[in-house]
Amino acid sequence: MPELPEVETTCRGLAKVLIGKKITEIKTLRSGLRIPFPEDLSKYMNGTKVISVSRRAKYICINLSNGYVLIIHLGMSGRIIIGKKEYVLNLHDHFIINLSNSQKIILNDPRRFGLVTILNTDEMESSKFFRNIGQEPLSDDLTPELLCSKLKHKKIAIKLALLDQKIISGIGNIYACEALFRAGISPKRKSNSISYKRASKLVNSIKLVLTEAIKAGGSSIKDFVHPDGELGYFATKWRVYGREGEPCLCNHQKNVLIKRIIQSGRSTFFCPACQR
DNA sequence: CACTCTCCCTGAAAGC
DNA sequence: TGCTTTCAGGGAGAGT
Repeated sequence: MPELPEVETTCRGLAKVLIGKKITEIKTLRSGLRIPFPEDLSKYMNGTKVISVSRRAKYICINLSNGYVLIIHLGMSGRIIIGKKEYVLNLHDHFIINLSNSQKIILNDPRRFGLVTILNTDEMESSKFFRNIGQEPLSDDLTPELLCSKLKHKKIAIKLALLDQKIISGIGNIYACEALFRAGISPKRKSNSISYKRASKLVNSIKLVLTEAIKAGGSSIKDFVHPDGELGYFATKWRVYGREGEPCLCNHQKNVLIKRIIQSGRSTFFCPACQR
Protein backbone atom coordinates (compact mmCIF):
# COMPACT_ATOMS: atom_id res chain seq x y z
CA MET A 1 0.00 0.00 0.00
CA PRO A 2 2.11 2.85 -1.22
CA GLU A 3 1.79 5.95 0.90
CA LEU A 4 4.25 8.83 1.10
CA PRO A 5 7.25 6.84 2.46
CA GLU A 6 6.94 4.06 -0.11
CA VAL A 7 6.55 6.57 -2.93
CA GLU A 8 9.51 8.56 -1.59
CA THR A 9 11.82 5.52 -1.49
CA THR A 10 10.60 4.53 -4.94
CA CYS A 11 11.54 7.99 -6.20
CA ARG A 12 14.99 7.82 -4.62
CA GLY A 13 15.57 4.41 -6.19
CA LEU A 14 14.34 5.65 -9.55
CA ALA A 15 16.58 8.70 -9.34
CA LYS A 16 19.66 6.48 -8.99
CA VAL A 17 18.74 4.52 -12.09
CA LEU A 18 17.20 7.23 -14.26
CA ILE A 19 19.01 10.54 -13.89
CA GLY A 20 21.00 11.40 -17.00
CA LYS A 21 19.68 8.38 -18.92
CA LYS A 22 18.00 8.65 -22.29
CA ILE A 23 14.58 7.14 -22.89
CA THR A 24 14.65 5.16 -26.12
CA GLU A 25 11.20 3.62 -26.18
CA ILE A 26 8.08 3.26 -24.11
CA LYS A 27 5.53 0.47 -24.24
CA THR A 28 1.94 0.44 -23.03
CA LEU A 29 0.49 -3.04 -22.63
CA ARG A 30 -3.13 -2.01 -22.25
CA SER A 31 -5.18 1.11 -22.91
CA GLY A 32 -4.69 2.56 -19.45
CA LEU A 33 -5.13 2.14 -15.74
CA ARG A 34 -7.55 4.29 -13.71
CA ILE A 35 -7.37 6.79 -16.56
CA PRO A 36 -6.27 6.03 -20.16
CA PHE A 37 -2.58 6.36 -21.01
CA PRO A 38 -2.05 9.55 -23.06
CA GLU A 39 -2.22 8.61 -26.75
CA ASP A 40 0.94 10.42 -27.77
CA LEU A 41 3.12 9.40 -24.82
CA SER A 42 5.93 8.18 -27.12
CA LYS A 43 6.05 11.54 -28.86
CA TYR A 44 6.75 13.30 -25.56
CA MET A 45 9.13 10.72 -24.14
CA ASN A 46 11.23 9.04 -26.82
CA GLY A 47 14.66 10.58 -27.12
CA THR A 48 14.41 12.72 -23.98
CA LYS A 49 16.73 12.56 -21.00
CA VAL A 50 15.70 12.30 -17.37
CA ILE A 51 16.73 15.43 -15.48
CA SER A 52 15.44 14.53 -12.01
CA VAL A 53 12.90 12.46 -10.11
CA SER A 54 10.74 14.12 -7.48
CA ARG A 55 7.67 13.37 -5.42
CA ARG A 56 4.55 15.42 -4.80
CA ALA A 57 2.00 13.84 -2.43
CA LYS A 58 1.80 10.20 -3.57
CA TYR A 59 2.77 11.01 -7.15
CA ILE A 60 6.13 10.13 -8.75
CA CYS A 61 7.31 12.95 -11.02
CA ILE A 62 9.94 12.08 -13.64
CA ASN A 63 11.22 15.36 -15.04
CA LEU A 64 12.29 15.22 -18.68
CA SER A 65 14.76 17.34 -20.65
CA ASN A 66 12.02 18.62 -23.00
CA GLY A 67 10.08 20.43 -20.27
CA TYR A 68 7.56 17.68 -19.66
CA VAL A 69 7.07 15.61 -16.55
CA LEU A 70 5.91 12.00 -16.51
CA ILE A 71 3.49 11.45 -13.63
CA ILE A 72 3.04 8.00 -12.09
CA HIS A 73 0.64 7.18 -9.26
CA LEU A 74 0.93 3.70 -7.78
CA GLY A 75 -2.65 3.60 -6.57
CA MET A 76 -3.09 0.76 -4.18
CA SER A 77 -1.14 -2.14 -5.64
CA GLY A 78 1.30 -0.48 -8.03
CA ARG A 79 5.03 -1.20 -7.95
CA ILE A 80 8.06 -0.17 -9.95
CA ILE A 81 10.58 -2.79 -11.06
CA ILE A 82 14.06 -2.12 -12.43
CA GLY A 83 14.59 -4.70 -15.16
CA LYS A 84 17.61 -5.77 -17.19
CA LYS A 85 17.66 -6.23 -20.95
CA GLU A 86 16.49 -9.84 -20.69
CA TYR A 87 13.54 -9.01 -18.39
CA VAL A 88 10.59 -11.35 -19.00
CA LEU A 89 7.15 -9.76 -18.77
CA ASN A 90 4.99 -10.65 -15.80
CA LEU A 91 1.25 -10.66 -15.28
CA HIS A 92 -0.01 -7.09 -14.63
CA ASP A 93 3.00 -5.35 -16.18
CA HIS A 94 1.26 -2.42 -17.89
CA PHE A 95 3.86 0.20 -18.76
CA ILE A 96 7.55 -0.10 -19.70
CA ILE A 97 10.26 2.52 -20.19
CA ASN A 98 13.34 1.37 -22.11
CA LEU A 99 16.59 3.21 -21.48
CA SER A 100 19.61 3.71 -23.69
CA ASN A 101 21.71 1.53 -21.37
CA SER A 102 19.18 -1.32 -22.05
CA GLN A 103 17.72 -1.17 -18.55
CA LYS A 104 13.94 -1.07 -18.23
CA ILE A 105 11.53 0.53 -15.79
CA ILE A 106 8.40 -1.56 -15.39
CA LEU A 107 5.11 -0.48 -13.80
CA ASN A 108 3.22 -3.50 -12.44
CA ASP A 109 -0.22 -2.89 -10.91
CA PRO A 110 -2.64 -5.82 -10.36
CA ARG A 111 -5.57 -3.71 -9.19
CA ARG A 112 -5.01 -0.94 -11.73
CA PHE A 113 -5.86 1.91 -9.34
CA GLY A 114 -2.70 3.68 -10.46
CA LEU A 115 -2.29 6.19 -13.26
CA VAL A 116 0.28 7.39 -15.78
CA THR A 117 0.10 10.75 -17.49
CA ILE A 118 2.35 13.47 -18.85
CA LEU A 119 2.17 17.19 -18.09
CA ASN A 120 3.98 20.33 -19.09
CA THR A 121 6.23 21.17 -16.12
CA ASP A 122 4.95 24.75 -15.98
CA GLU A 123 1.35 23.57 -15.83
CA MET A 124 1.89 20.76 -13.35
CA GLU A 125 0.96 22.59 -10.16
CA SER A 126 -2.22 24.02 -11.69
CA SER A 127 -3.30 20.70 -13.20
CA LYS A 128 -6.31 18.86 -11.83
CA PHE A 129 -3.99 16.37 -10.15
CA PHE A 130 -2.17 18.92 -8.01
CA ARG A 131 -4.14 22.15 -7.72
CA ASN A 132 -6.15 21.04 -4.66
CA ILE A 133 -3.38 19.10 -2.93
CA GLY A 134 -2.41 20.20 0.57
CA GLN A 135 0.96 20.85 2.21
CA GLU A 136 3.76 18.31 2.16
CA PRO A 137 3.87 16.85 5.69
CA LEU A 138 7.68 16.69 5.79
CA SER A 139 8.19 20.27 4.68
CA ASP A 140 8.41 23.23 7.05
CA ASP A 141 5.05 24.33 5.61
CA LEU A 142 3.29 21.90 7.91
CA THR A 143 3.13 23.64 11.27
CA PRO A 144 0.73 23.28 14.22
CA GLU A 145 -0.65 26.72 13.36
CA LEU A 146 -1.44 25.67 9.81
CA LEU A 147 -3.01 22.38 10.88
CA CYS A 148 -5.13 24.15 13.50
CA SER A 149 -6.40 26.68 10.99
CA LYS A 150 -7.34 23.92 8.55
CA LEU A 151 -9.11 21.83 11.19
CA LYS A 152 -10.89 24.72 12.93
CA HIS A 153 -14.05 24.56 10.82
CA LYS A 154 -14.05 20.80 10.16
CA LYS A 155 -16.59 18.63 11.89
CA ILE A 156 -15.23 15.37 10.47
CA ALA A 157 -13.24 12.94 12.62
CA ILE A 158 -9.52 13.74 12.76
CA LYS A 159 -8.66 10.39 11.15
CA LEU A 160 -10.71 11.33 8.07
CA ALA A 161 -9.12 14.78 7.99
CA LEU A 162 -5.67 13.16 7.86
CA LEU A 163 -6.77 11.08 4.87
CA ASP A 164 -8.05 14.18 3.07
CA GLN A 165 -5.29 15.06 0.59
CA LYS A 166 -6.51 18.67 0.45
CA ILE A 167 -5.55 19.17 4.10
CA ILE A 168 -2.22 17.33 4.19
CA SER A 169 -0.86 15.37 1.23
CA GLY A 170 0.59 11.89 1.18
CA ILE A 171 -0.90 10.30 4.30
CA GLY A 172 -2.86 7.08 3.78
CA ASN A 173 -4.71 4.74 6.06
CA ILE A 174 -1.69 3.12 7.71
CA TYR A 175 0.25 6.25 8.65
CA ALA A 176 -2.93 8.09 9.69
CA CYS A 177 -3.56 5.35 12.27
CA GLU A 178 0.09 5.26 13.35
CA ALA A 179 0.44 9.03 13.69
CA LEU A 180 -2.73 9.32 15.80
CA PHE A 181 -1.50 6.55 18.06
CA ARG A 182 1.85 8.24 18.59
CA ALA A 183 0.09 11.53 19.32
CA GLY A 184 -2.34 9.89 21.76
CA ILE A 185 -5.33 11.28 19.86
CA SER A 186 -8.53 9.32 19.31
CA PRO A 187 -9.29 8.82 15.61
CA LYS A 188 -12.92 9.64 16.42
CA ARG A 189 -12.18 13.08 17.87
CA LYS A 190 -13.80 15.90 15.92
CA SER A 191 -11.28 17.92 13.93
CA ASN A 192 -12.55 21.20 15.35
CA SER A 193 -11.82 20.00 18.87
CA ILE A 194 -8.09 19.61 18.24
CA SER A 195 -6.30 22.09 20.50
CA TYR A 196 -3.02 23.76 19.60
CA LYS A 197 -1.27 21.40 21.97
CA ARG A 198 -2.77 18.32 20.30
CA ALA A 199 -2.12 19.72 16.83
CA SER A 200 1.48 20.28 17.81
CA LYS A 201 1.82 16.68 19.00
CA LEU A 202 0.11 15.43 15.87
CA VAL A 203 2.40 17.36 13.54
CA ASN A 204 5.42 15.93 15.35
CA SER A 205 3.98 12.40 15.17
CA ILE A 206 3.19 12.67 11.47
CA LYS A 207 6.71 13.82 10.68
CA LEU A 208 8.14 11.12 12.93
CA VAL A 209 6.24 8.13 11.51
CA LEU A 210 6.87 9.21 7.92
CA THR A 211 10.56 9.92 8.50
CA GLU A 212 11.06 6.62 10.31
CA ALA A 213 9.35 4.71 7.50
CA ILE A 214 11.52 6.35 4.85
CA LYS A 215 14.59 5.58 6.93
CA ALA A 216 13.49 1.94 7.27
CA GLY A 217 13.04 1.80 3.51
CA GLY A 218 16.51 3.14 2.89
CA SER A 219 18.23 0.82 5.33
CA SER A 220 16.31 -2.38 4.65
CA ILE A 221 16.79 -2.08 0.90
CA LYS A 222 20.31 -1.69 -0.39
CA ASP A 223 20.41 1.68 -2.14
CA PHE A 224 16.60 1.59 -2.28
CA VAL A 225 16.58 -1.34 -4.71
CA HIS A 226 15.65 -4.93 -3.83
CA PRO A 227 17.75 -7.74 -5.32
CA ASP A 228 14.84 -8.45 -7.69
CA GLY A 229 14.70 -4.83 -8.79
CA GLU A 230 11.60 -3.88 -6.86
CA LEU A 231 11.50 -0.40 -5.38
CA GLY A 232 9.83 1.15 -2.39
CA TYR A 233 8.36 -1.68 -0.36
CA PHE A 234 9.66 -2.77 3.01
CA ALA A 235 8.49 -4.38 6.20
CA THR A 236 7.65 -1.86 8.86
CA LYS A 237 6.47 -2.84 12.26
CA TRP A 238 3.27 -0.98 12.88
CA ARG A 239 2.11 -0.26 16.42
CA VAL A 240 -1.64 -0.32 15.77
CA TYR A 241 -2.33 -0.95 12.09
CA GLY A 242 -3.42 -4.56 11.50
CA ARG A 243 -3.13 -5.36 15.22
CA GLU A 244 -6.82 -5.71 16.14
CA GLY A 245 -7.22 -7.75 19.35
CA GLU A 246 -3.49 -7.64 20.15
CA PRO A 247 -2.23 -5.86 23.28
CA CYS A 248 -1.33 -2.20 23.08
CA LEU A 249 2.45 -1.75 23.00
CA CYS A 250 2.57 1.17 25.44
CA ASN A 251 4.24 0.60 28.79
CA HIS A 252 1.70 2.12 31.10
CA GLN A 253 -1.44 0.21 30.11
CA LYS A 254 -1.89 -3.44 30.88
CA ASN A 255 -4.13 -5.81 28.97
CA VAL A 256 -5.59 -3.12 26.75
CA LEU A 257 -6.35 -4.46 23.28
CA ILE A 258 -6.14 -2.62 19.98
CA LYS A 259 -9.57 -1.95 18.54
CA ARG A 260 -10.71 -1.77 14.92
CA ILE A 261 -13.57 0.45 13.82
CA ILE A 262 -14.85 1.52 10.40
CA GLN A 263 -14.77 5.23 9.51
CA SER A 264 -16.22 6.16 6.12
CA GLY A 265 -15.73 2.61 4.95
CA ARG A 266 -12.08 2.45 6.00
CA SER A 267 -10.59 0.41 8.85
CA THR A 268 -9.16 2.41 11.73
CA PHE A 269 -6.96 0.75 14.35
CA PHE A 270 -6.39 2.44 17.71
CA CYS A 271 -5.88 1.97 21.43
CA PRO A 272 -9.01 3.05 23.32
CA ALA A 273 -6.96 3.67 26.47
CA CYS A 274 -4.00 5.63 25.09
CA GLN A 275 -5.85 7.69 22.51
CA ARG A 276 -8.26 10.37 23.70
C1' DC B 1 -20.96 23.80 0.68
C1' DA B 2 -19.99 19.83 3.78
C1' DC B 3 -19.88 15.42 4.13
C1' DT B 4 -20.76 10.25 3.05
C1' DC B 5 -21.10 6.58 -0.05
C1' DT B 6 -20.02 3.87 -4.20
C1' DC B 7 -17.21 2.38 -7.66
C1' DC B 8 -13.10 0.87 -10.07
C1' DC B 9 -9.94 -3.84 -9.72
C1' DT B 10 -7.49 -8.31 -8.28
C1' DG B 11 -5.78 -11.54 -5.08
C1' DA B 12 -5.36 -13.14 -0.39
C1' DA B 13 -7.81 -14.90 3.24
C1' DA B 14 -11.81 -16.24 5.56
C1' DG B 15 -16.15 -18.74 5.50
C1' DC B 16 -18.93 -22.58 4.29
C1' DT C 1 -10.55 -30.00 -0.45
C1' DG C 2 -12.73 -26.55 -3.25
C1' DC C 3 -15.87 -23.16 -4.17
C1' DT C 4 -17.86 -18.57 -2.81
C1' DT C 5 -17.67 -14.39 -0.29
C1' DT C 6 -15.36 -10.68 1.88
C1' DC C 7 -11.97 -7.34 2.34
C1' DA C 8 -8.13 -4.20 1.29
C1' DG C 9 -7.74 0.95 -0.36
C1' DG C 10 -6.75 6.20 -3.45
C1' DG C 11 -9.34 9.15 -5.48
C1' DA C 12 -13.28 10.62 -8.57
C1' DG C 13 -17.81 11.45 -8.78
C1' DA C 14 -22.54 10.76 -7.32
C1' DG C 15 -25.69 11.14 -3.66
C1' DT C 16 -27.62 13.10 0.78
